[in-house]
Amino acid sequence: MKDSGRFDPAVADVRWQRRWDDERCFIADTDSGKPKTYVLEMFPYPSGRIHMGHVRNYTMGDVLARYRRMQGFEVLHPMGWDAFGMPAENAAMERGVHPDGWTRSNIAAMRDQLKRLGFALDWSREIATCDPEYYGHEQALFLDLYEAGLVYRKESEVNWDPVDMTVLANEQVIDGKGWRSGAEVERRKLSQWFLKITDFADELLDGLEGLGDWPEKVKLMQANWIGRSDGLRFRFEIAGEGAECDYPWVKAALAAAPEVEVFTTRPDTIFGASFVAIAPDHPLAQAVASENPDAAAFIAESKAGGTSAAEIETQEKRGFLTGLQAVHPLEPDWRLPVWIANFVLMEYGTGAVFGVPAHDQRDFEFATKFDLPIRRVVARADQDKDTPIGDEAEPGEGVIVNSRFLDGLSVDEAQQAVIRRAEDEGWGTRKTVYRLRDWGVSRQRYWGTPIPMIHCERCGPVAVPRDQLPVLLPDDVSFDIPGNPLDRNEAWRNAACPQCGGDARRETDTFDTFVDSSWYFIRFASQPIDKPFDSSEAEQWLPVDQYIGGVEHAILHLLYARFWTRALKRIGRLDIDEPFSGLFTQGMVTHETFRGADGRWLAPDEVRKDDQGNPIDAAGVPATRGRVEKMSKSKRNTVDPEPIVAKYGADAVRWFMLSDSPPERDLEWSEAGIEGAARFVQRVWRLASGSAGGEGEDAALARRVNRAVAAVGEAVDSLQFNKAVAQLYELVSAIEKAPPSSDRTKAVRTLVKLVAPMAPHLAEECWESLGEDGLVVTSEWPKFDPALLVEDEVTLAVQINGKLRDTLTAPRGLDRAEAEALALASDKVQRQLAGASPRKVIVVPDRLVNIVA
RNA sequence: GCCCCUGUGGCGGAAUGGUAGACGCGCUCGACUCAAAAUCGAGUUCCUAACCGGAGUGUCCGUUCGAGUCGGACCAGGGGCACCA
Repeated sequence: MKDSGRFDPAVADVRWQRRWDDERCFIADTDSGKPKTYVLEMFPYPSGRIHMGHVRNYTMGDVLARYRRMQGFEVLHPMGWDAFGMPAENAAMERGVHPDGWTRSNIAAMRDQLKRLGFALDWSREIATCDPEYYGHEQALFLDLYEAGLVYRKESEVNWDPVDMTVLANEQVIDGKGWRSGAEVERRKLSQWFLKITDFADELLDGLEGLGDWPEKVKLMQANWIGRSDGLRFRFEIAGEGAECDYPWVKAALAAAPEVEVFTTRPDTIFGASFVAIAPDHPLAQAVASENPDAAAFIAESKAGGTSAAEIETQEKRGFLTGLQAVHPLEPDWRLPVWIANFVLMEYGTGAVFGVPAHDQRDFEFATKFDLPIRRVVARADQDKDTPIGDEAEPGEGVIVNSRFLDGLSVDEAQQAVIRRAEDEGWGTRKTVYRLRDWGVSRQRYWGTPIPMIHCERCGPVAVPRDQLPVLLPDDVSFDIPGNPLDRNEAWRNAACPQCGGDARRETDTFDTFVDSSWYFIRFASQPIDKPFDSSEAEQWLPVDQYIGGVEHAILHLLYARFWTRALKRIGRLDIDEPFSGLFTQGMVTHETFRGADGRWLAPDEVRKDDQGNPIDAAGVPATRGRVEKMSKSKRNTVDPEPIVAKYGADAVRWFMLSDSPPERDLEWSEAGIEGAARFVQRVWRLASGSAGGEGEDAALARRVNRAVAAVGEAVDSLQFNKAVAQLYELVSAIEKAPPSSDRTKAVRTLVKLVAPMAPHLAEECWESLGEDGLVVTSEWPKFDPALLVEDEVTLAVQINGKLRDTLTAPRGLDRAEAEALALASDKVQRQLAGASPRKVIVVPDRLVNIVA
């Protein structure tokens, strides 16, 4: 290595990785007595190859883990595999491979790729969620929650492909059609298992306040997702007299329920109501449909399309007039028509709303379309009760008008007045509702954790007895027909009822993979054979001090994991409130997408540019340039780091991923710049290997090093790796320029330590070359002297009217008058002022003087 | 449609309301070399031949002695929307 004078990663990387392994450097010892810290990156789905997003994510975590270890912490930094999921079944269907074999070989390949990058991981704790040793414990935890009453069964809608006769994931619904069959997707109800996350809505919302080390935007998104809102829940009676009552469907509805309950967050606008709208699934709508074929047809039509909110909410707003008349609770003679509307959701509130077109945009559009009255009941200061409503609704603040006893009140006052009156008169109550819905965990798929329940015709659903866990996935399954192979596997499906011993059948649904990822961080901390985790051992490591992963998980995964942790606490299994005390959401690594002429996604290495720079495929056929999106297997826009690691070495790739782009920001992948990282690696190596020695002090360099130690530490602590990198570049330049001295020799040694978390192989090689004992990984992070951070000369900016006119060097600590005098003495200032005297002078000590002329 | 975020040189980006463009990439010129690679040095926002100066952080408006930073409106891009993970 020293022969060539160059650092050779092909040799060094392997060498040091083996050494770290041999010395068990990264095995976390629960009993070491050192202060503990838990650094965790979101575990990957084993899609086959790692991509640049993984490299970025795991490099960040690795830098922090190595830095903390050098600071003297006992660090838990584990890795595993979120191994269940749809792609394995897709591979099975497309290529006839078994999901298990496919997944295992992917894990093996990706583990090798991660090891090649030299991450400081405790591989002794590796887990894959598809291991029975993992999912069996998950089944046990589910039964714990079931016994605690936190699990129930209810009907819920899924995307149904009527041709393939199978349930589709939202991702498999493209423009309302099944991805394979191309058939129009329908919404169909299925009985499924739910976890009562709504029981924890308040806790999960209030708990956000204690999460000081979480990004504000994530907390905001979670709060909005939980969506607590206060309002009034009240009943409209359905009028029992009038011509409409002779309609058979109105009779049927009246027989089913003579009233409809609604929820509103705007009770103040109650006199602006022009209609009542109910969900197609509402019992009243169902009753109407039983006697009215048109209503039935409308409801059936509204079931077309997928279940995703994006799809439902962008659908055209449609309504069906039922003929039912709702009685206004404050004006007994006032009747509101009842509509069935496709935009009202049964899942939120009561599945019924009253429409106030003047002050709600959706109601406004509905009223405009169906020619319903638009009545102002809130007026801003520049409006009165007769100001017409313009082209859109006015949802804002103001004074109540056209509203009897509410006139003149503010929105807030009116809300309280209406709620009080409703409660006094007994037709409504104050109510808090949540946007958050319970968590449906049933998936009609094979490659997941079997739900440990047995359905018995006599006893109903019965839990699988603990001594029969784990419920193993059967191996003998085929994927030649669409649908869940567990359903067709008679031998596996048939079971005796644990309660009555009679014939029964296993639950063939498996868990949502978010269940698997809701507790893996606990299993990392403690992995006994006979139970999911040991509470006291897990509590020694938890909560995770720093969790790092993509922003795309800002809501679902993080909320489910928070819920699971709190549920475990409630049932007395784990005394932890929040699973992740620190969270960092890294930006995504994005890349261009391309589609070939046949519409299939093309991988980046399948696309070339023609003479005009237009994309063409390997055969020269023009390709379409798609959007720049996060790297994902499905869009085929991933970039495999392996050839780049092979060419430049692990450290250059790690360094490059940390440079330049702020870690929270999205990064559009480009290879331009990796050369610079490789060059930096060699620069550091030259400093360390060609170390000239030297005598005497270099106080200026020592100060410079001191400043770098402070700045790099601060940057890494706050995960601003790009700033740490810039600091290190500056430090290297400074050392290179400094003449030999004892301070320079020390500076090189400090530099190697500072670089170690980011470029660990290089650092070890340098450390050895400097003749130091032991490993850099286990050496101590350098300290700095805060007193040396203060410079005694400062540069003063001199502005006139806020524009920079001069800069002056001045001793630190000038008072205002001195600074002002100095600034006014400047030639450039005098020339600009041209004899005029300043009207005002603003002095920011040691920074700037602004002369207002 | 709803919620959240982002927007600064040719590129990635830096900048507690106080000198916009640190640092890196790229490019240009120079040194070293027979030559190249590597390395080292200088330069590099735009306009103006140059100086002086002027403009400039997606757009418009505002707050302020002073705005990339704070507020409002808008435009563009990205993420999430409960069965992708």
